[in-house]
Amino acid sequence: MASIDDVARHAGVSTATVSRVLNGKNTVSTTTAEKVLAAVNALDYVMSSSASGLASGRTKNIGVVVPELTRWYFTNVVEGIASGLLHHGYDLTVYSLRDGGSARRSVFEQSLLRQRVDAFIAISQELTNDELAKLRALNKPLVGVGGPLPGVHTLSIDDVAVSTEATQHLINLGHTRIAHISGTVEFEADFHLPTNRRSGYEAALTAAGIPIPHDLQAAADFTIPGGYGATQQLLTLGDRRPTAIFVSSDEMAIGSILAIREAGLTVGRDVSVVGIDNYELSDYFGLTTVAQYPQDQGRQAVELLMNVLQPGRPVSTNLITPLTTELLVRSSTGPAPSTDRKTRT
Amino acid sequence: MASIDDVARHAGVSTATVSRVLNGKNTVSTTTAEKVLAAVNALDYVMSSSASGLASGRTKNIGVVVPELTRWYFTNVVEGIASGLLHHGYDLTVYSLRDGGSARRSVFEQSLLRQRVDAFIAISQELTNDELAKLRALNKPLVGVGGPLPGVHTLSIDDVAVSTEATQHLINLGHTRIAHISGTVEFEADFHLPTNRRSGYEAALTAAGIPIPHDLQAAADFTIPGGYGATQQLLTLGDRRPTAIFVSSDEMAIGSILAIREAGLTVGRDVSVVGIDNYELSDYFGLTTVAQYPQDQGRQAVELLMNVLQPGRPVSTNLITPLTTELLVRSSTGPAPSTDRKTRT
DNA sequence: GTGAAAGCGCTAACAC
DNA sequence: GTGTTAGCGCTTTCAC
Repeated sequence: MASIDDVARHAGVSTATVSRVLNGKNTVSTTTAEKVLAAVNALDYVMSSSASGLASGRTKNIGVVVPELTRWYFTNVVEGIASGLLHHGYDLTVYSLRDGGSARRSVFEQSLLRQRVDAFIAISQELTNDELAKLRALNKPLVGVGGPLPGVHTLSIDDVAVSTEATQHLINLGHTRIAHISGTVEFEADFHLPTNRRSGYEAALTAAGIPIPHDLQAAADFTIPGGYGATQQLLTLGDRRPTAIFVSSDEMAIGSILAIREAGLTVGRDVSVVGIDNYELSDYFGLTTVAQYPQDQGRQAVELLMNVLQPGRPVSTNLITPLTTELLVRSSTGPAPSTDRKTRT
Repeated sequence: MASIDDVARHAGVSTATVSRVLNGKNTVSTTTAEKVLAAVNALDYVMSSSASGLASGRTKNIGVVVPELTRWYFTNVVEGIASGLLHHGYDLTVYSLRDGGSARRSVFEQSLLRQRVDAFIAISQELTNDELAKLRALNKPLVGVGGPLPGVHTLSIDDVAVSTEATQHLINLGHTRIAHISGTVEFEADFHLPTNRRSGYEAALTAAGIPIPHDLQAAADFTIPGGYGATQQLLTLGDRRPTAIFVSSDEMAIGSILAIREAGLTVGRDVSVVGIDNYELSDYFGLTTVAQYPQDQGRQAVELLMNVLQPGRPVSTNLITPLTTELLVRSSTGPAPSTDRKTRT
């Protein structure tokens, strides 16, 4: 493993010059730089991140704190981050909190403090004041993805607006008996996502003068089986069943579709379904949804960090960056059945 | 950010002693060790990984090279690795090859060489000889998960045996017209997984004296929609359609189930389906499958590495560690329809 | 059982 | 535009 001294010797320059070339300082003459680069190639030299990190205080490594790695949203954000960082020559160290309590403590009290990274990205993770304080004490840039962290620059979709849009789509199609499947309370920890999405739903109904149907509310755990079960409940209402359902996530919405099919009804005709996400299977199931783009969100988070990390780049001052979403209308939503539905059933 | 000197001063000892305590060298008296630990707590000291890494050559960080982060198998292996490493006080740096060509090159020629990690885990990744040589040149331990790498200790299920078991299950139920949906050729790069699983299928048929039905072969891309499409093809055969399908992965098998349902047939009665994996939705769909346990595989890979990394731990000598699998019989498989099926249809 | 001191391989003043 | 040199914060001989 060649060291910077080997390169310097091989190129006939000082180590300082080698360092300057490798760090892109443009105070080196083109000819010298070429000699250095030639030596670097000849020796297959790659600098030691430990040595560089110790001397400069910069590790060229970013830490990502994520609730778990196996859900669609999280993995896609992480994949986007990985892709973004690679472009900037940064590495990615992942801290999964999946194991819960003691693991979480060991991450916040040990791992994160090892000065292994230059900055952090926290994904969909409501942090305790104590944890936030620990992160801040490190005095390293921190950006959030997926929900607002107090005092932290965050990328987030507007959950309320997105839910209003989805519900409004159903209202526009003439639906009035619109059910809602939200997340169960344990997901409140993720930035009150269930509550925010319910608020958007209620706002749309209220604005349209439609009373909120309290008999048409259900909740599940953001999985396909969960959405399936919740929908089965809603379908037991017989004639009083909804003609449309706004579901808080696409995975649950796919569960709804499966339940509706199984009940012998036609999705998009007897019962319309709209979700949020544009999950990987949503297109396949013809699910109308408000799409969000987690991989782009990850890439954007990286750009945000690079702006902070690389002096000279513009730093935006507002703490919340709204993210792109888009209503994708597919076959799972259609006009409300005509009022003679009861007799047809 | 307290340094080791601060701790040493606070405890009234030398930095060498602090280092010894923190690294678990048992050449320090209990009383001194306690003083040191007290100082560490008082100052909230956590050592700098760069400094420690530079001085010792050990980073307490493991690199994972993964084809992408968004597929069930990969994310679960990575989650298992993360969990295992956390227990050992190691961090996890992820290198996703998802972006393809140039990204892959930059990973192998730059990122991996930065001496940021003590060892590597390569997941389901057939490496070129060049890449393998680069990794070996680093002289760092390397273990593979998901397929055999030449000369590398690898954790792998026996794809042939597992496929034979799945097919045998169908044969035992009396099926003889058994179709196979395999992976398309582009997945051959993952250790010839399509070929191996097909071999197991053919071996089971041959052993049972059943000729291989060449009209009942299809291939797809390991996704639900892919399996759905392949199955639709198989069902166009009318009376000559299969009574059972062995599908190379659960995701595709779920696509099969959806296609069979949509054709108005009953899964497990008209057509049986068996897959491989025990994907997160397999239970929900009642899919019979040969389960594998990617999170455990990740944890096992970590233990293997720790044995190599921490001298004194036993190092196993055989290069391939077979992994646990288990046939889970659910409702998607049932006895072959009686031969009057044609008339019933 | 403990301390002194020489690095580990870089970076960043500071000189020239 | 380039070289000299003093650290960065640890680990690890080598003494004692």
